[in-house]
Amino acid sequence: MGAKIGIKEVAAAAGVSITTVSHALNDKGRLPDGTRDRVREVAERLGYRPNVNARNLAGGRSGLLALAVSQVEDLAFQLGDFDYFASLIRYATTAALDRGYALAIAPAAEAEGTLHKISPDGAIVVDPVPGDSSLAYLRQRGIPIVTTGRVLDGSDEDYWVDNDHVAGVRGVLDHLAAVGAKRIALVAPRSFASYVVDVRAGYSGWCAEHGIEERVATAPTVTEDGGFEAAISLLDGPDPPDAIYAALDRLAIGVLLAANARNVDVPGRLRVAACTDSVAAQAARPPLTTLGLNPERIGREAIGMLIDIVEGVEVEPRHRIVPTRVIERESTLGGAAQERARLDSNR
Amino acid sequence: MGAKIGIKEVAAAAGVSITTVSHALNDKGRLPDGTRDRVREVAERLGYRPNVNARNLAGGRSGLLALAVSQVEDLAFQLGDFDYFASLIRYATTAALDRGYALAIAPAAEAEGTLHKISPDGAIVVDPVPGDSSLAYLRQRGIPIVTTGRVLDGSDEDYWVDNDHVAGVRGVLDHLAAVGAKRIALVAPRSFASYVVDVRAGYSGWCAEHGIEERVATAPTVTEDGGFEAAISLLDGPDPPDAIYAALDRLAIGVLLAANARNVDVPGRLRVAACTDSVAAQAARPPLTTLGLNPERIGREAIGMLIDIVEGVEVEPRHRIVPTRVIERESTLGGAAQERARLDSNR
DNA sequence: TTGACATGCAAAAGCGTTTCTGCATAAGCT
DNA sequence: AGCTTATGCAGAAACGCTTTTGCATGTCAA
Repeated sequence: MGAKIGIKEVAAAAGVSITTVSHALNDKGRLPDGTRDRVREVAERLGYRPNVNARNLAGGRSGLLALAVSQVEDLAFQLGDFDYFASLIRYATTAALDRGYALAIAPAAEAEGTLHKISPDGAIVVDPVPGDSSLAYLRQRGIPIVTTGRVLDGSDEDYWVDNDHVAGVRGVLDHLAAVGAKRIALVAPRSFASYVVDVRAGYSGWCAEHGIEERVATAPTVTEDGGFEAAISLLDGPDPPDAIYAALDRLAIGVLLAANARNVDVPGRLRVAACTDSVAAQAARPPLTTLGLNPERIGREAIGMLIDIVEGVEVEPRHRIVPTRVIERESTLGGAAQERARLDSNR
Repeated sequence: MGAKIGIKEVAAAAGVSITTVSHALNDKGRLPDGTRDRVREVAERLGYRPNVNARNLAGGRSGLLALAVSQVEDLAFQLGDFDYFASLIRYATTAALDRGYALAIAPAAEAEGTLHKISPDGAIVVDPVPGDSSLAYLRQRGIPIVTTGRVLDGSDEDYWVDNDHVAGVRGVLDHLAAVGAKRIALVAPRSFASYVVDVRAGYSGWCAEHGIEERVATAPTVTEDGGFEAAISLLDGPDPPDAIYAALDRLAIGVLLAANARNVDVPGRLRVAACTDSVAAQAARPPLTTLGLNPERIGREAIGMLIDIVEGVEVEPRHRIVPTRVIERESTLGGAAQERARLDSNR
């Protein structure tokens, strides 16, 4: 009973040839539905799992997918620095493995080299920036691409999945307005990743609609210090804001530090919200209200699409938008809630 | 020039058979060093990369390695919750890929199921606990195992790599003593993972040597709330400590919150240090002094050993200990350093 | 009836490695 | 000199699957 069961065993059990089994399982060849179903049932019953290596070898694929993060010169950061990416990677890895592919993470610094070395069957590019070199490389080699976040100068032919940042910003701004904020500022990095553009555009649109003056501070980096600097410039300026929305969780933590440095009470005198939930955002003092993204689903969908493309399956639609949700915490909520309460509810 | 070059091409270029190429490249068979070197050189020149799938297929392996985190019933947590694990996973993945293996992360909740499903060639078990079920499963199936952290009831035959916690605790305690702490407490989780045992033992030993009374608080969970509770019990007790060493970064953040809740100045009245450096520890207020581990090296070494075992290479020694280092930050250092200074040096 | 064509399936040829077996030739012994 | 053993290498099978090709049938129109 413990014997390895391969396609041969399934064929024998179903009383057909291995060709037929392969065809039945992969929706190829000419087979009546009866045979197809019967074979599938037998395979299922026997717990047949195709050998991934044999499959890839015969199929002429490498069985490798790559994940690269798009990079602008000076905005360098480590992939794992952000919970969002860590999560995305984790789920993408699992999703790929489930379908018999391995996911290789291309270190940002040497993305192209890695891509060349492993020659993947397909690639995910995270937060692509127009003119990104890995993107160019992949296109030139004809390697299928799915991006998470759109390529701004891309075409309708592109495959991508994206967070619904447009709706997300509005959700956060509405929340801030609802808790009484009147002078809401935005802290965002430079960069032409689509999410930054979306956030900036969403903010501008919302301000225009609500007749609120725009206050935008550009963060010089994407980590805490960048948020700190941007926030200081806002707080020290004339007519400082009573709320700040930071486009990244770590920027928001920097904002919190800046508020502390200037003795500005949060949320009393300044409300702070961030895009992307994370452990750090939850653990911050006070805990940060965030726009919760869904890296798990982004990762899964991107991998799903990519593998379909690699295997020649029709992919429709080519674009997927994943909803977000506002997670309200103390940094924007009225009274200074009790630390204990938060901790208790955390159990 | 662009043609795919396989073992056949190398054989042709070197004027030998493919058998010889395979033998030369894998240190098998009977070949004079001359031939071996010549073949290798040709392979190198041609940029030959063996096809991973063909290799695994022929070798009868799956090409998959699994990574599971050992788990005690109630100490459940998400893998990615800790920077240490995230880092470990990242580097392990890369190291595996470099040698033609894919690393599957087994979700803690369903580790056994995953292991069964993918039937890996070998497995890494992180922080094994005596009696862990994945461990039992792997042993019973005869799947090679390398653990990061030792199995307490294990044997000398076990393969493991571990952080040098014994030296690490001493380093931190020495540091705390050096900055003036007299009543140093330990906050550690329950659990029989070797690092917890090491930390507790190291602490006891150090206290005995220095004639300091032991103050140990056991954290009910491994996250912030656990640290909070443990710290509160210490701070509210008779003769509260003037320094706390927390065995995990997130526990330490809980300790910080507790100090804040009790209006105890850090580092003025209480010095706080943690094991494991992380982004959260750096971003904490005040930034935490930590014992920096080396997940990158742990991951690499573990994978290296594991693949050697899988491929039948002699592995010596079976145990590897990776050094740690104390990273001094404000939470234990004298004057309240300037936030600005920290941020500036962060650039 | 008889060819033309569709249908249902099997045989067999790969895919790129590893490894077992075997055959020369060279070297060492009596 | 003749026999055994060691050495250097090549041929070919095997790994488990996909896919191309081809062979029987059965169906339909002429």
